[in-house]
Amino acid sequence: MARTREFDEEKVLEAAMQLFWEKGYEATSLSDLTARMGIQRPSIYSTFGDKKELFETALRRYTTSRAAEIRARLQGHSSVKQAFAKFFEEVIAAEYTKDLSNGCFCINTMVELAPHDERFEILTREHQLYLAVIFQETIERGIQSGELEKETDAKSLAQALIVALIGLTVMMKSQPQKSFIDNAIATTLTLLK
Amino acid sequence: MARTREFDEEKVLEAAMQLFWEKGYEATSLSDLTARMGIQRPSIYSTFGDKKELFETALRRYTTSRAAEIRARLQGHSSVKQAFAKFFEEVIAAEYTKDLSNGCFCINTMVELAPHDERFEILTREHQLYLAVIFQETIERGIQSGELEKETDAKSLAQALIVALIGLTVMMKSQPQKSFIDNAIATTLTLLK
DNA sequence: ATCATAACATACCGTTCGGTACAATATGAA
DNA sequence: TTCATATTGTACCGAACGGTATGTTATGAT
Repeated sequence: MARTREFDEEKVLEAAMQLFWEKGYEATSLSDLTARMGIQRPSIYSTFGDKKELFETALRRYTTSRAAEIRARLQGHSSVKQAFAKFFEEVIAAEYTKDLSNGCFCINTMVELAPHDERFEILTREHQLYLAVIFQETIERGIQSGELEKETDAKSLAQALIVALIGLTVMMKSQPQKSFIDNAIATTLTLLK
Repeated sequence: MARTREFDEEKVLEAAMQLFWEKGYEATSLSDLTARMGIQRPSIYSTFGDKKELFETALRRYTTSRAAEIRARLQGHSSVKQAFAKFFEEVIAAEYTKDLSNGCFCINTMVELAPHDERFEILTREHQLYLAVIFQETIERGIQSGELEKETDAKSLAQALIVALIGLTVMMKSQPQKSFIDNAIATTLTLLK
Protein backbone atom coordinates (compact mmCIF):
# COMPACT_ATOMS: atom_id res chain seq x y z
CA MET A 1 0.00 0.00 0.00
CA ALA A 2 3.01 2.23 0.24
CA ARG A 3 6.60 2.53 -0.90
CA THR A 4 8.92 -0.11 0.57
CA ARG A 5 11.91 0.74 2.75
CA GLU A 6 15.15 0.69 0.79
CA PHE A 7 17.62 0.17 3.64
CA ASP A 8 18.25 -2.55 6.19
CA GLU A 9 17.46 -1.21 9.64
CA GLU A 10 19.99 -3.56 11.25
CA LYS A 11 22.77 -2.53 8.91
CA VAL A 12 22.35 1.21 9.26
CA LEU A 13 22.08 0.84 13.03
CA GLU A 14 25.32 -1.12 13.02
CA ALA A 15 26.93 1.70 11.05
CA ALA A 16 25.65 4.32 13.48
CA MET A 17 26.96 2.27 16.39
CA GLN A 18 30.43 2.08 14.86
CA LEU A 19 30.48 5.83 14.33
CA PHE A 20 29.28 6.72 17.85
CA TRP A 21 31.78 4.21 19.18
CA GLU A 22 34.61 5.90 17.32
CA LYS A 23 33.75 9.54 17.93
CA GLY A 24 31.42 9.68 20.91
CA TYR A 25 28.06 11.40 21.09
CA GLU A 26 28.90 15.10 20.90
CA ALA A 27 31.57 14.82 18.24
CA THR A 28 29.32 12.87 15.90
CA SER A 29 27.12 15.12 13.75
CA LEU A 30 23.96 14.28 11.86
CA SER A 31 25.93 14.80 8.65
CA ASP A 32 28.50 12.25 9.81
CA LEU A 33 25.65 9.87 10.51
CA THR A 34 23.86 10.22 7.17
CA ALA A 35 27.18 9.75 5.37
CA ARG A 36 28.10 6.61 7.29
CA MET A 37 24.63 5.10 7.47
CA GLY A 38 23.96 5.78 3.80
CA ILE A 39 20.48 7.14 4.40
CA GLN A 40 18.96 10.61 4.52
CA ARG A 41 18.24 12.65 7.58
CA PRO A 42 14.44 12.19 7.62
CA SER A 43 14.92 8.44 7.40
CA ILE A 44 16.97 8.54 10.59
CA TYR A 45 14.36 10.57 12.42
CA SER A 46 11.40 8.49 11.25
CA THR A 47 13.12 5.21 12.05
CA PHE A 48 15.17 5.89 15.19
CA GLY A 49 13.90 9.17 16.62
CA ASP A 50 16.33 11.97 17.42
CA LYS A 51 20.10 11.79 17.81
CA LYS A 52 20.06 10.77 21.45
CA GLU A 53 17.48 8.01 20.92
CA LEU A 54 19.55 6.64 18.07
CA PHE A 55 22.61 6.72 20.30
CA GLU A 56 20.80 4.86 23.05
CA THR A 57 19.54 2.21 20.62
CA ALA A 58 23.06 1.77 19.27
CA LEU A 59 24.50 1.46 22.76
CA ARG A 60 21.89 -1.11 23.80
CA ARG A 61 22.75 -3.14 20.74
CA TYR A 62 26.41 -2.95 21.72
CA THR A 63 26.03 -3.94 25.35
CA THR A 64 23.77 -6.86 24.55
CA SER A 65 26.06 -8.42 21.99
CA ARG A 66 29.20 -7.61 23.97
CA ALA A 67 27.93 -9.34 27.09
CA ALA A 68 26.97 -12.43 25.10
CA GLU A 69 30.39 -12.47 23.49
CA ILE A 70 32.21 -12.21 26.81
CA ARG A 71 30.09 -14.93 28.37
CA ALA A 72 30.87 -17.23 25.44
CA ARG A 73 34.58 -16.55 25.63
CA LEU A 74 34.77 -17.29 29.33
CA GLN A 75 32.84 -20.53 28.89
CA GLY A 76 35.19 -21.62 26.14
CA HIS A 77 37.92 -22.85 28.50
CA SER A 78 37.67 -25.53 31.11
CA SER A 79 40.35 -23.82 33.20
CA VAL A 80 38.97 -20.64 34.76
CA LYS A 81 42.41 -19.12 35.25
CA GLN A 82 43.17 -19.75 31.62
CA ALA A 83 39.80 -18.38 30.58
CA PHE A 84 40.45 -15.03 32.26
CA ALA A 85 44.06 -14.91 31.11
CA LYS A 86 43.05 -15.54 27.50
CA PHE A 87 40.20 -13.08 27.72
CA PHE A 88 42.32 -10.21 29.00
CA GLU A 89 45.05 -11.12 26.56
CA GLU A 90 42.62 -10.88 23.67
CA VAL A 91 41.26 -7.54 24.85
CA ILE A 92 44.80 -6.21 24.98
CA ALA A 93 45.78 -7.70 21.63
CA ALA A 94 42.71 -6.23 19.95
CA GLU A 95 43.70 -2.72 20.98
CA TYR A 96 47.31 -3.09 19.94
CA THR A 97 46.51 -4.72 16.62
CA LYS A 98 43.91 -2.44 15.09
CA ASP A 99 45.31 0.92 13.97
CA LEU A 100 42.31 2.72 15.38
CA SER A 101 41.26 1.30 18.73
CA ASN A 102 37.95 2.50 20.07
CA GLY A 103 38.09 0.73 23.37
CA CYS A 104 34.66 -0.07 24.77
CA PHE A 105 31.61 1.86 23.62
CA CYS A 106 29.97 1.48 27.02
CA ILE A 107 32.99 2.79 28.90
CA ASN A 108 33.28 5.72 26.52
CA THR A 109 29.64 6.52 27.27
CA MET A 110 30.17 6.15 30.99
CA VAL A 111 32.74 8.91 30.79
CA GLU A 112 30.98 11.20 28.32
CA LEU A 113 27.30 10.94 29.21
CA ALA A 114 26.68 9.05 32.46
CA PRO A 115 27.59 12.01 34.71
CA HIS A 116 25.12 14.32 32.93
CA ASP A 117 22.30 12.00 31.87
CA GLU A 118 20.68 9.59 34.27
CA ARG A 119 19.44 7.35 31.46
CA PHE A 120 23.01 6.53 30.53
CA GLU A 121 24.16 6.36 34.11
CA ILE A 122 21.68 3.53 34.61
CA LEU A 123 22.31 1.84 31.28
CA THR A 124 26.08 1.74 31.68
CA ARG A 125 25.88 0.72 35.33
CA GLU A 126 23.64 -2.21 34.56
CA HIS A 127 25.97 -3.40 31.84
CA GLN A 128 28.91 -3.41 34.23
CA LEU A 129 26.86 -5.19 36.87
CA TYR A 130 25.88 -7.81 34.35
CA LEU A 131 29.49 -8.35 33.33
CA ALA A 132 30.36 -8.69 37.01
CA VAL A 133 27.77 -11.45 37.32
CA ILE A 134 29.27 -13.25 34.33
CA PHE A 135 32.71 -12.99 35.93
CA GLN A 136 31.34 -14.18 39.26
CA GLU A 137 29.68 -17.23 37.73
CA THR A 138 32.93 -18.11 36.01
CA ILE A 139 34.85 -17.81 39.26
CA GLU A 140 32.27 -19.95 41.04
CA ARG A 141 32.73 -22.59 38.39
CA GLY A 142 36.44 -22.59 39.22
CA ILE A 143 35.71 -22.97 42.90
CA GLN A 144 33.34 -25.84 42.25
CA SER A 145 35.85 -27.64 40.06
CA GLY A 146 38.50 -27.28 42.72
CA GLU A 147 40.72 -25.09 40.54
CA LEU A 148 40.26 -22.12 42.85
CA GLU A 149 40.48 -22.01 46.65
CA LYS A 150 37.23 -22.82 48.42
CA GLU A 151 37.52 -19.62 50.51
CA THR A 152 37.53 -17.38 47.45
CA ASP A 153 35.08 -14.46 47.66
CA ALA A 154 33.74 -14.86 44.13
CA LYS A 155 31.71 -11.67 44.09
CA SER A 156 34.43 -9.34 45.36
CA LEU A 157 36.97 -10.92 43.09
CA ALA A 158 34.67 -10.53 40.09
CA GLN A 159 34.20 -6.86 40.96
CA ALA A 160 37.95 -6.37 41.23
CA LEU A 161 38.44 -7.92 37.80
CA ILE A 162 35.75 -5.67 36.29
CA VAL A 163 37.52 -2.63 37.71
CA ALA A 164 40.78 -3.91 36.20
CA LEU A 165 39.08 -4.49 32.85
CA ILE A 166 37.75 -0.94 32.78
CA GLY A 167 41.09 0.45 33.88
CA LEU A 168 43.08 -1.35 31.23
CA THR A 169 40.59 -0.46 28.50
CA VAL A 170 40.86 3.23 29.35
CA MET A 171 44.59 3.16 29.93
CA MET A 172 45.20 1.72 26.48
CA LYS A 173 43.71 4.83 24.90
CA SER A 174 46.95 6.61 25.73
CA GLN A 175 48.93 3.84 23.99
CA PRO A 176 51.31 2.92 26.81
CA GLN A 177 54.04 0.35 26.28
CA LYS A 178 52.46 -3.08 26.05
CA SER A 179 54.63 -4.24 28.95
CA PHE A 180 52.86 -1.78 31.24
CA ILE A 181 49.50 -3.38 30.55
CA ASP A 182 50.86 -6.92 30.51
CA ASN A 183 52.53 -6.46 33.89
CA ALA A 184 49.46 -4.86 35.41
CA ILE A 185 47.12 -7.62 34.26
CA ALA A 186 49.51 -10.44 35.11
CA THR A 187 49.76 -9.04 38.63
CA THR A 188 46.01 -8.57 38.94
CA LEU A 189 45.31 -12.11 37.75
CA THR A 190 47.40 -13.51 40.62
CA LEU A 191 44.28 -12.74 42.64
CA LEU A 192 42.87 -15.92 41.04
CA LYS A 193 44.30 -18.61 43.24
CA MET B 1 52.31 52.60 28.39
CA ALA B 2 49.11 50.69 27.89
CA ARG B 3 45.95 49.63 29.61
CA THR B 4 46.52 47.15 32.44
CA ARG B 5 44.96 43.67 32.49
CA GLU B 6 41.89 43.54 34.69
CA PHE B 7 41.78 39.80 35.42
CA ASP B 8 44.00 37.31 37.19
CA GLU B 9 45.36 34.84 34.66
CA GLU B 10 45.64 32.10 37.26
CA LYS B 11 42.07 32.52 38.44
CA VAL B 12 40.43 32.49 35.03
CA LEU B 13 42.55 29.47 34.03
CA GLU B 14 41.38 27.68 37.15
CA ALA B 15 37.78 28.46 36.19
CA ALA B 16 38.33 27.16 32.66
CA MET B 17 39.88 23.99 34.07
CA GLN B 18 36.88 23.34 36.29
CA LEU B 19 34.51 23.77 33.36
CA PHE B 20 36.45 21.54 30.98
CA TRP B 21 36.73 19.02 33.79
CA GLU B 22 32.96 19.01 34.26
CA LYS B 23 31.84 19.01 30.66
CA GLY B 24 34.73 17.80 28.54
CA TYR B 25 36.20 19.52 25.50
CA GLU B 26 33.46 19.24 22.88
CA ALA B 27 30.54 19.97 25.15
CA THR B 28 32.13 23.16 26.48
CA SER B 29 31.40 26.18 24.28
CA LEU B 30 33.20 29.50 24.11
CA SER B 31 30.09 31.09 25.60
CA ASP B 32 30.25 28.68 28.53
CA LEU B 33 33.88 29.65 28.99
CA THR B 34 33.39 33.43 28.93
CA ALA B 35 30.53 33.09 31.40
CA ARG B 36 32.52 30.96 33.84
CA MET B 37 35.86 32.72 33.43
CA GLY B 38 34.26 36.16 33.71
CA ILE B 39 36.18 37.61 30.79
CA GLN B 40 35.35 38.36 27.16
CA ARG B 41 36.11 36.21 24.18
CA PRO B 42 39.02 38.29 22.80
CA SER B 43 40.70 38.18 26.20
CA ILE B 44 40.67 34.39 26.08
CA TYR B 45 42.18 34.32 22.61
CA SER B 46 44.86 36.92 23.31
CA THR B 47 45.87 35.28 26.57
CA PHE B 48 45.51 31.55 25.97
CA GLY B 49 45.21 31.06 22.21
CA ASP B 50 42.33 29.07 20.77
CA LYS B 51 40.00 26.66 22.54
CA LYS B 52 42.27 23.65 22.25
CA GLU B 53 45.34 25.51 23.51
CA LEU B 54 43.36 26.72 26.48
CA PHE B 55 42.21 23.17 27.13
CA GLU B 56 45.76 21.87 27.00
CA THR B 57 46.99 24.56 29.36
CA ALA B 58 44.18 23.74 31.77
CA LEU B 59 44.95 20.03 31.61
CA ARG B 60 48.66 20.59 32.23
CA ARG B 61 47.80 22.63 35.26
CA TYR B 62 45.59 19.80 36.48
CA THR B 63 48.07 16.97 35.99
CA THR B 64 50.90 18.88 37.65
CA SER B 65 49.00 19.72 40.79
CA ARG B 66 47.25 16.36 40.94
CA ALA B 67 50.53 14.43 40.82
CA ALA B 68 52.00 16.59 43.57
CA GLU B 69 48.90 16.05 45.69
CA ILE B 70 49.00 12.27 45.26
CA ARG B 71 52.70 12.12 46.07
CA ALA B 72 52.09 14.10 49.24
CA ARG B 73 49.21 11.90 50.33
CA LEU B 74 51.18 8.70 49.89
CA GLN B 75 54.11 10.11 51.82
CA GLY B 76 51.82 11.10 54.67
CA HIS B 77 51.66 7.62 56.19
CA SER B 78 54.53 5.54 57.54
CA SER B 79 52.67 2.34 56.65
CA VAL B 80 52.57 1.82 52.91
CA LYS B 81 49.55 -0.47 53.05
CA GLN B 82 47.72 2.12 55.06
CA ALA B 83 48.85 4.87 52.70
CA PHE B 84 47.29 3.14 49.69
CA ALA B 85 44.19 2.10 51.61
CA LYS B 86 43.61 5.66 52.79
CA PHE B 87 44.33 7.08 49.38
CA PHE B 88 41.84 4.87 47.56
CA GLU B 89 39.33 5.38 50.32
CA GLU B 90 39.58 9.13 49.91
CA VAL B 91 39.21 8.94 46.14
CA ILE B 92 36.06 6.88 46.61
CA ALA B 93 34.68 9.11 49.34
CA ALA B 94 35.26 12.22 47.23
CA GLU B 95 33.09 10.85 44.43
CA TYR B 96 30.29 9.70 46.71
CA THR B 97 30.24 12.90 48.75
CA LYS B 98 30.07 15.65 46.14
CA ASP B 99 26.73 15.81 44.33
CA LEU B 100 28.48 16.30 41.00
CA SER B 101 31.52 14.10 40.68
CA ASN B 102 33.80 14.85 37.78
CA GLY B 103 36.18 11.98 38.27
CA CYS B 104 39.66 12.70 36.93
CA PHE B 105 40.17 15.38 34.28
CA CYS B 106 43.07 13.45 32.79
CA ILE B 107 41.10 10.22 32.50
CA ASN B 108 38.19 12.07 30.92
CA THR B 109 40.61 13.46 28.37
CA MET B 110 42.15 10.06 27.74
CA VAL B 111 38.74 8.84 26.69
CA GLU B 112 37.57 11.88 24.75
CA LEU B 113 40.69 13.18 23.00
CA ALA B 114 43.65 10.80 23.27
CA PRO B 115 42.42 8.44 20.52
CA HIS B 116 42.05 11.30 18.02
CA ASP B 117 44.80 13.74 18.99
CA GLU B 118 48.36 12.61 19.52
CA ARG B 119 49.19 15.61 21.67
CA PHE B 120 46.73 14.41 24.28
CA GLU B 121 47.65 10.78 23.84
CA ILE B 122 51.17 11.72 24.92
CA LEU B 123 50.16 14.14 27.64
CA THR B 124 47.78 11.71 29.32
CA ARG B 125 50.14 8.77 28.95
CA GLU B 126 52.96 10.63 30.61
CA HIS B 127 50.77 11.60 33.51
CA GLN B 128 49.81 7.97 34.12
CA LEU B 129 53.44 6.91 33.83
CA TYR B 130 54.40 9.52 36.35
CA LEU B 131 51.74 8.37 38.78
CA ALA B 132 53.00 4.81 38.31
CA VAL B 133 56.49 5.97 39.34
CA ILE B 134 55.07 7.61 42.44
CA PHE B 135 53.25 4.38 43.30
CA GLN B 136 56.39 2.35 42.63
CA GLU B 137 58.53 4.52 44.90
CA THR B 138 55.98 4.14 47.65
CA ILE B 139 55.94 0.38 47.26
CA GLU B 140 59.74 0.30 47.32
CA ARG B 141 59.67 2.22 50.55
CA GLY B 142 57.47 -0.51 51.98
CA ILE B 143 59.86 -3.19 50.82
CA GLN B 144 62.80 -1.35 52.33
CA SER B 145 61.06 -0.92 55.66
CA GLY B 146 60.21 -4.61 55.75
CA GLU B 147 56.46 -3.99 55.62
CA LEU B 148 56.19 -5.66 52.19
CA GLU B 149 57.71 -8.92 51.04
CA LYS B 150 61.26 -8.64 49.66
CA GLU B 151 60.23 -10.50 46.48
CA THR B 152 57.56 -7.92 45.56
CA ASP B 153 57.76 -6.70 41.96
CA ALA B 154 57.30 -3.04 42.79
CA LYS B 155 56.94 -1.86 39.21
CA SER B 156 54.33 -4.39 38.12
CA LEU B 157 52.39 -3.93 41.32
CA ALA B 158 52.42 -0.16 40.86
CA GLN B 159 51.12 -0.59 37.32
CA ALA B 160 48.34 -2.88 38.54
CA LEU B 161 47.30 -0.30 41.12
CA ILE B 162 47.25 2.46 38.50
CA VAL B 163 44.97 0.33 36.35
CA ALA B 164 42.72 -0.23 39.36
CA LEU B 165 42.69 3.50 40.12
CA ILE B 166 41.62 4.31 36.58
CA GLY B 167 39.03 1.56 36.61
CA LEU B 168 37.44 2.66 39.82
CA THR B 169 37.42 6.31 38.80
CA VAL B 170 35.58 5.48 35.57
CA MET B 171 33.29 2.93 37.16
CA MET B 172 32.09 5.45 39.72
CA LYS B 173 30.68 7.62 36.94
CA SER B 174 27.82 5.15 36.69
CA GLN B 175 27.18 5.49 40.44
CA PRO B 176 27.33 1.81 41.40
CA GLN B 177 26.60 0.71 44.95
CA LYS B 178 29.46 1.77 47.17
CA SER B 179 29.95 -1.86 48.22
CA PHE B 180 30.88 -2.78 44.64
CA ILE B 181 33.78 -0.36 44.65
CA ASP B 182 34.75 -1.10 48.24
CA ASN B 183 34.90 -4.83 47.57
CA ALA B 184 36.85 -4.39 44.36
CA ILE B 185 39.47 -2.16 45.94
CA ALA B 186 39.76 -4.22 49.13
CA THR B 187 40.43 -7.27 46.98
CA THR B 188 42.91 -5.45 44.77
CA LEU B 189 44.79 -4.11 47.77
CA THR B 190 45.43 -7.66 48.99
CA LEU B 191 48.12 -7.61 46.29
CA LEU B 192 50.11 -5.52 48.79
CA LYS B 193 51.60 -8.16 51.01
C1' DA C 1 -5.23 1.68 -13.81
C1' DT C 2 -6.25 4.24 -9.61
C1' DC C 3 -5.07 6.04 -5.43
C1' DA C 4 -4.01 6.33 -0.53
C1' DT C 5 0.20 5.93 1.72
C1' DA C 6 4.85 5.57 3.28
C1' DA C 7 9.65 6.35 2.12
C1' DC C 8 12.42 9.15 -0.53
C1' DA C 9 15.54 13.48 -1.68
C1' DT C 10 16.05 18.32 -1.24
C1' DA C 11 16.07 22.37 0.65
C1' DC C 12 15.41 24.93 4.36
C1' DC C 13 14.54 26.42 9.50
C1' DG C 14 16.45 29.06 13.63
C1' DT C 15 20.31 28.50 16.71
C1' DT C 16 24.76 27.96 18.13
C1' DC C 17 29.37 27.10 17.02
C1' DG C 18 34.57 28.85 17.12
C1' DG C 19 36.82 32.83 15.93
C1' DT C 20 37.72 37.92 14.76
C1' DA C 21 37.31 42.98 13.24
C1' DC C 22 36.79 47.18 15.27
C1' DA C 23 36.09 50.97 17.99
C1' DA C 24 36.03 52.62 22.74
C1' DT C 25 38.76 52.79 26.97
C1' DA C 26 42.35 53.05 30.16
C1' DT C 27 47.17 53.25 31.05
C1' DG C 28 52.06 54.95 31.82
C1' DA C 29 56.18 56.86 29.49
C1' DA C 30 57.42 61.15 27.49
C1' DT D 1 48.97 66.76 28.94
C1' DT D 2 49.85 64.13 25.11
C1' DC D 3 50.10 59.98 22.80
C1' DA D 4 51.36 55.27 21.56
C1' DT D 5 49.61 50.94 23.03
C1' DA D 6 47.42 47.03 25.17
C1' DT D 7 42.91 45.64 26.91
C1' DT D 8 38.30 45.93 26.85
C1' DG D 9 33.21 45.31 25.13
C1' DT D 10 30.35 44.80 21.23
C1' DA D 11 28.97 43.27 17.28
C1' DC D 12 29.64 40.47 13.73
C1' DC D 13 31.56 36.60 10.50
C1' DG D 14 30.75 32.20 7.74
C1' DA D 15 30.07 27.53 8.91
C1' DA D 16 28.05 23.85 11.06
C1' DC D 17 24.73 22.30 14.26
C1' DG D 18 20.15 19.36 15.21
C1' DG D 19 15.85 19.07 13.31
C1' DT D 20 11.79 19.60 9.94
C1' DA D 21 8.56 21.08 6.12
C1' DT D 22 7.58 19.84 1.57
C1' DG D 23 7.11 17.93 -2.63
C1' DT D 24 8.38 13.78 -5.39
C1' DT D 25 8.56 8.81 -6.06
C1' DA D 26 7.46 4.15 -5.61
C1' DT D 27 4.41 0.73 -3.80
C1' DG D 28 0.45 -2.60 -3.24
C1' DA D 29 -4.45 -3.11 -2.11
C1' DT D 30 -8.56 -2.12 -4.58
